[in-house]
Amino acid sequence: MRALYIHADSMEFEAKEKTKAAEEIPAELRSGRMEEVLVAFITVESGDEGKIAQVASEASRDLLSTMEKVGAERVLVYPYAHLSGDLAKPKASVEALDLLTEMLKAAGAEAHRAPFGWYKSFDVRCKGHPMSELSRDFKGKEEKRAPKGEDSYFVLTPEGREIQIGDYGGGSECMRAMIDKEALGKEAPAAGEPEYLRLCRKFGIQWEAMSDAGHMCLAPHGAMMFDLISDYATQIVNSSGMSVYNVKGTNMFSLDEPAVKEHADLFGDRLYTVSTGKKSFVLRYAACHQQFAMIRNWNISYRQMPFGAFEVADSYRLEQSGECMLCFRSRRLNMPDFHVMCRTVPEAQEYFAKLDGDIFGEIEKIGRDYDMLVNFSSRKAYEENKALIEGLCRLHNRDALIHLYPDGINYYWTVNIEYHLLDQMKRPREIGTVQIDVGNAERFGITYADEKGEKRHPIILHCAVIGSIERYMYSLLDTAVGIERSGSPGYLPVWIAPEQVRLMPMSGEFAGAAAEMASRLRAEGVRVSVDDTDATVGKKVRRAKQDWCSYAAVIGEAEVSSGRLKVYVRSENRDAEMGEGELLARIKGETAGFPVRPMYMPSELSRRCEM
RNA sequence: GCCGCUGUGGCUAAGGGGUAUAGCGACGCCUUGGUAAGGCGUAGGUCGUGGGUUCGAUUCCCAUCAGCGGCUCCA
Repeated sequence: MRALYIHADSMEFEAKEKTKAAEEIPAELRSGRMEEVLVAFITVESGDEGKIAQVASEASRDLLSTMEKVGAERVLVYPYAHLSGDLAKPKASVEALDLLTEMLKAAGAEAHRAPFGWYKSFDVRCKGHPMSELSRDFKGKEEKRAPKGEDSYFVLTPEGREIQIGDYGGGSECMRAMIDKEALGKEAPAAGEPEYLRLCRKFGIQWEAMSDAGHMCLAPHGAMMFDLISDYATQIVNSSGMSVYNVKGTNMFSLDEPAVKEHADLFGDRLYTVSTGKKSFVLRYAACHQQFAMIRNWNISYRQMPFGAFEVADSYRLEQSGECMLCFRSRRLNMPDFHVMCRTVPEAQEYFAKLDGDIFGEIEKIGRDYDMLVNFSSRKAYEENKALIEGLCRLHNRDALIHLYPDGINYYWTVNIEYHLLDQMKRPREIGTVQIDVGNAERFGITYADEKGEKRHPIILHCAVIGSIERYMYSLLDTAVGIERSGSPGYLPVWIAPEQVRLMPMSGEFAGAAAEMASRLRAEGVRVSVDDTDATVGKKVRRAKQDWCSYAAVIGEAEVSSGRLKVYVRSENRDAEMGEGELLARIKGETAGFPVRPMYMPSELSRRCEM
């Protein structure tokens, strides 16, 4: 069902001529005029036929709330066949429109309905305020959450106290913002374009206009950052000390598979689907499908557990186009998805806590901090896991915002933590996450043999230690914006800086010396570029600074003869004198333990295209 | 998805009913330089796209696409 709402000062209509679908109506109802009215032009579509009650109910709820928002005194349900090319049969349409009108009346609204199936003339005077024209598309979905109870929020302290939101006065700035956003449903509006977008442009991170909305493309610097983060995410889980199986999956799964279909139904309307004409596929929204589909065929003994499976999975979610946000919410994202198969709930809790430590450790490495939003799928899940979360609160010495979902819904998870950081726009952003899954092992048929040789379903942990690759990148760029705001030049950690060293030969005479130094450093895994253009020294320095090179040094007579360099150190915004060996040692120190990749574009500036 | 704002050479922008301007960048010549822009010159645009109004539209109107902001959504 499609609808167009117009909040009107006045609306006047007259039925002129019958169409073949016209309903019989008494003459006095063929025309009408009303004022201060919300006119709802409505098209009933063929897809609505099997679920007229749901659609009408959804529409009536929305109409009532819109009436209240705009302050309309009455509502006119106006049959209007022109909002869709796929109309329901007239009988079903009339039924839906009548039902909708009755529902509105039953809720106490003054509701009217215009004749169906007539050519009507009308004269509507739209108020013209921002909410005066709205369009809607009602799908008549089943309510996902049975209205059995309400979501509830409170704060859990390290001492195990539960504090109601209204009584809670403490907490970090992030915690306050998170409470406002999650529990109270209000968010401070941020003005203007966020600054990290400027950095995205600098590093060649942008939307691909020739694709669907929400698809990113990465020029060489951005591509290199992406690959380094992906390497890093892989390295983290593989050096965790756990047994890890690295896999590579495909990104589409058939909806004919009951497990896939069931899982997809839970995911809801953000499914991204592909049809080949014969079959429908769902694009995976995380690595779950692939890893579960693989592991269900593995012959697993309790002796080998726990173990994890890992993939940086390209994942697809049909986000609302207006909701897409570069590096934060995209329709295609890359999830370093880690699933740990545990024997029991206590074991799952133990590893949950371990992953929590890894998650906090990683955000601290980039100089940031998290606050926790902990979701529980039921009161029972809360009781079972409260001690676990309380322990984490103590460990991190901070409160957690608790969200209890209403009881009675069969979620696959029992508890999950969303780790939020407060970005430069003062908005909480979820980056890392971990959850306990008690449902999917059974759904996908994953079993292990316990001590008695009996088949059991494992408890599965889901975890993104650094969040999606894109969101980790967001965290880095947001952190750089924070550095800029403190008055220093923004910079990236050296391990991920696209250009770690820029050498600037004074003139052609020193090009050879610079090239040799560059190749020595490069052999050590350092990304070095050489500004071998014929620009002046001042210009080269300016360019090196604009390019956010971590280190930059002019190579001229003095350097060649003394072997000492005057190196501009971006992170300190000053020049430091050092030899080539000291520069190398310094970079080695700063990048120790992080992945290494060579530059993704020509090192010599004279060979580079402008991008 | 909805509402609003924006859309001018590769980039950043100015302008405005009579087919357009600057800076950067590119290219060429000169300059061979010491830590954030050396000098001179050349090329490059059917003003997002499609319609409409007009003698004439890049400018006004409508539609459409894209970007940003807000809303909604975020199993």
